[in-house]
Amino acid sequence: MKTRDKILLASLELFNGRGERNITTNHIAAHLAISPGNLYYHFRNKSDIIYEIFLEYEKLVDFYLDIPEERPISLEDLTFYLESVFDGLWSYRFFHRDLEYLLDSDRRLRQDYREFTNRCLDAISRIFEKLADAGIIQPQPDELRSAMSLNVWLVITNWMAFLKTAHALEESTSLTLTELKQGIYQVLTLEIPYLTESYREQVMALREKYRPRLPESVEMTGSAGG
Amino acid sequence: MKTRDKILLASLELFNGRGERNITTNHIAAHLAISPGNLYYHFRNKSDIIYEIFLEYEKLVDFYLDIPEERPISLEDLTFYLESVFDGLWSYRFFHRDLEYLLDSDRRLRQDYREFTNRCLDAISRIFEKLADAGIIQPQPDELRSAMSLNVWLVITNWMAFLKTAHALEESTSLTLTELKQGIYQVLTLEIPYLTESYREQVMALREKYRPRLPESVEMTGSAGG
DNA sequence: CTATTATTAGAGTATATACTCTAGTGAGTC
DNA sequence: GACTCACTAGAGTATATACTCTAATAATAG
Repeated sequence: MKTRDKILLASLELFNGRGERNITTNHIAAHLAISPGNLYYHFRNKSDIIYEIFLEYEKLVDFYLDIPEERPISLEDLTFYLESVFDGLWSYRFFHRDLEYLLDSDRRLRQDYREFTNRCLDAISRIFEKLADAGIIQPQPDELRSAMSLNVWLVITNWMAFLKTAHALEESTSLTLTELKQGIYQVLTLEIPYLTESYREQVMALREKYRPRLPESVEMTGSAGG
Repeated sequence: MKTRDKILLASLELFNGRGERNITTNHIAAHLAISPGNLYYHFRNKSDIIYEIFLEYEKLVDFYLDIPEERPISLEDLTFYLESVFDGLWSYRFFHRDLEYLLDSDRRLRQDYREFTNRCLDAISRIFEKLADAGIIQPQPDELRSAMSLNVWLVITNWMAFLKTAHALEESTSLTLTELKQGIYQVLTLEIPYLTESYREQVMALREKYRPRLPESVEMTGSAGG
């Protein structure tokens, strides 16, 4: 593998593991056992590394969220969309963590991310539309559909932060992909009231699959013995 | 005003304005025209400053979210809760921005914040319960109510980040409290399907008040002509 | 006044951070 | 062998960051 690609891969790994803020270019170089100079031969600066990683992320999500225009969508499609989006979120999880700082430091990234967000919101909205076409949910007026799409987006993008901050586990215990996907449970919760009678049971069963196994994950001051 | 309080106030102001990550203790001291040594006489380190600011924030929100046990709650109460929570979020808006890093750097803060989150979730859940008691929304089974409360929390705490990142405006144009409160529109969107017939119109009218005035705020690549 | 305590200034420090500069190496080409 | 060119090493640098130290000043108590 080319050094350039190794740098991108190692950066992503380190960023995901310890947060972009805690990882310096020297860390990345040391992790790969290359010199800082070598790293800076391949990338002008840290921002450029992050930007390229974002482009990968963007490409991945855009690929997943390519909603077919002709054919109707099914419950399987919905499952695929949700699973894929959370997979993407997991693979590039450092990104949303320091999002505001990253966007403040890089104009290109800021602009691209804004467009990316809007594409995602459109995709979510189209999914709602097609779910209604397929008779899975009741059709909604445009305005409600956009507001709901936005709520879905907020839940999806904030789910990981919630887990990491409100989680009962200590910092050492890292998150698992399974826990992350409990976000799907939350997203499906948003759709419950709009389900049609004919699909209600199926969707509720799907949702049940993602239900948090250990309720203690959001446990409070609760009994220590638990 | 005592130097100690001035430090807390200036820190909050600077953190809110430019992000905790971009503000050093030296910045804070310079802003107040005091010496770094003076600052460190009053606070052991930067974390301690942040921790004390969090305690204020916590106190404020706990005060607002003190749900009365005896009397039923009204729509006015709901409005008050929403307005207050977003006011709090606004006043301490730096906090959620760098949340993960802050919690990673300070165990006390991590623990306290976790409990704080759980108290908030409980409060939201109790509000739902009492809204149902008051006949404003339909009663929900416990499990659905917790999942919905969590969604409300996710929307509330992520709303600001969304505005700052997806906003069409440039970085220089700062957020206004009015824009922030459009988050109330999003929260009320979550409740729409559960409204009772007798209150539907009133709540929809309330929601309308917070509707984003300029739809361009979430505008996409849309027609340049506007 | 004297002694004590709270507060402040301001220079200083160890470390980190993002990044630069010079000097190469090794594979291929003519 | 001379030359190019992608790639790499490693020491070095300017600046920033969080924080410390010493000494001085203001406030207060006896």
